[in-house]
Amino acid sequence: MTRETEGGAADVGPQQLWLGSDRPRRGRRPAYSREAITAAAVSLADAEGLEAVTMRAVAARVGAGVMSLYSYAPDKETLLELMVDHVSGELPATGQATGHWRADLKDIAHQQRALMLRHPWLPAALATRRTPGPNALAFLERVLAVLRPSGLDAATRVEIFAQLTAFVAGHVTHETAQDRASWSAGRAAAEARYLAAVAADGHHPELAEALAAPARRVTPEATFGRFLNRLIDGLDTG
Amino acid sequence: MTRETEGGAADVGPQQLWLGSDRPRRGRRPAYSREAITAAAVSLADAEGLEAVTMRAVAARVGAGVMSLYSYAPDKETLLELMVDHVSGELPATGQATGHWRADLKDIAHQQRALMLRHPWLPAALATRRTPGPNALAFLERVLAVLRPSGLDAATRVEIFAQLTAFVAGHVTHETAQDRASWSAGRAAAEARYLAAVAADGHHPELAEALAAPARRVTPEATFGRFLNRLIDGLDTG
DNA sequence: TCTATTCTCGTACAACGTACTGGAATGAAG
DNA sequence: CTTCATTCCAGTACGTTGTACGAGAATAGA
Repeated sequence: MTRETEGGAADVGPQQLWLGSDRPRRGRRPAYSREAITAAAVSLADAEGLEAVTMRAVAARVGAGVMSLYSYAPDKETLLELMVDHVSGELPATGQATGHWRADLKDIAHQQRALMLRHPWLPAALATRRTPGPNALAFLERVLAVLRPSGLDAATRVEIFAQLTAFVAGHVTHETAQDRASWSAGRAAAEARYLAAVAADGHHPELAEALAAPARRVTPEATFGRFLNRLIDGLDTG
Repeated sequence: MTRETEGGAADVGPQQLWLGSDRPRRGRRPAYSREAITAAAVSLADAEGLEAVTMRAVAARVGAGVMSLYSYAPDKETLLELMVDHVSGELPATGQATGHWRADLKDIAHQQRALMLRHPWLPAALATRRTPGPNALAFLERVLAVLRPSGLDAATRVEIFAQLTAFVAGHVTHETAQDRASWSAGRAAAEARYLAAVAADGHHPELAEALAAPARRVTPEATFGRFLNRLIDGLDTG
């Protein structure tokens, strides 16, 4: 058999992907790079949303043929994982562990939120993510270190990290959804009318009260901070 | 103009969808129903996952032509919303508010988790959901009532509901992902090897410790309960 | 019976992910 | 330099998706 069933990275498993294999000694030299392709996909998602990230669009942005991408990532889902780990690299890998683990953890959550606001597609992409890449692992390492003074066992610390990430992702999803609702004002108005109609039916007194309450004048940061405090100050060492 | 640009429900906004309009006095009688189509989509998702829910597959299950579905839902995303509200109807709409709001809230979270385990596609579907339907609103109403003794203002109670739902969804996603990993054992083993390799590189001492710790012998329910306690007992009235 | 209305659904199309494959580039071997 | 295995590039093509279009069937008021 003169030919393998595929070339490049297409045959590696989802984890071998991260264990970089060295360049082969023979054969044509790669014209692009996984890094460049990933960066193009990220900037595309930043600019036009996750649904704009198609193999064709990414290839066009890189200046490559569509099928060339498959030499660098075996499929689109893998490209998404690469994107996630790419932006995870923006998270500070080393930070001061002050010893006040609750405060440190809040800091970390704020960094995660900032990252997700910078890349609004990230929460959605995280939902289907499988294996953490090196940048995500470096960040995890830091979070585990920050949590060490808590006295919690290692497994629990990992779970807390996962839950914190999910929490932040959920919150940011909500935040950005509300933003989107306000610039497509027609939709928002229709939704408000619908909710008002439901509230007026007499069967939803609690909802009616919530809608009647004056909108609070707080920044999104403050709201996030309040929920974060509730979550983290509830974390118990027992 | 003898013809509107569309027929049936296709012209209603995403909220008018829920405000049922009565049957027109003229014209052909509908052969199916939104209810039946939604139920078919739900059972399909239950059996084969959310990605198996294609318009063609749903139509086949209903016994209708593909395009007939568009008389009952303007597009696929709307069908997803209908599915979400459909299963939301399985949540008990009336429950005993014991006055112990923390305990009641934990009960509610357990009910949500049970629902999501019964419909594993639900967390993913919730992520893109826009407007709550009548069943979701009835449930919200109940949660708000349960939270009344907490003294929190209405807006905060709504936010807590949203966060709790996101928390449960995140947790269940994790739970079912681990299940899936265990029946595609090859993947799981490869991932374990990858993580072990990373842990062995010396730069991830915390991760190494987490992996070295013996796997805890606890039920998923117990783990969920622990996290839930942390989250809810941290909720403060201040 | 006519006609306006409403629903059904076959056909068709654009966009997607990606399998296939032949050709171009490269480095080692002779 | 030539030869050749190896590796990568990318055009073409296929199957699947959501859904626009529009002709025909059913229904009810005139």
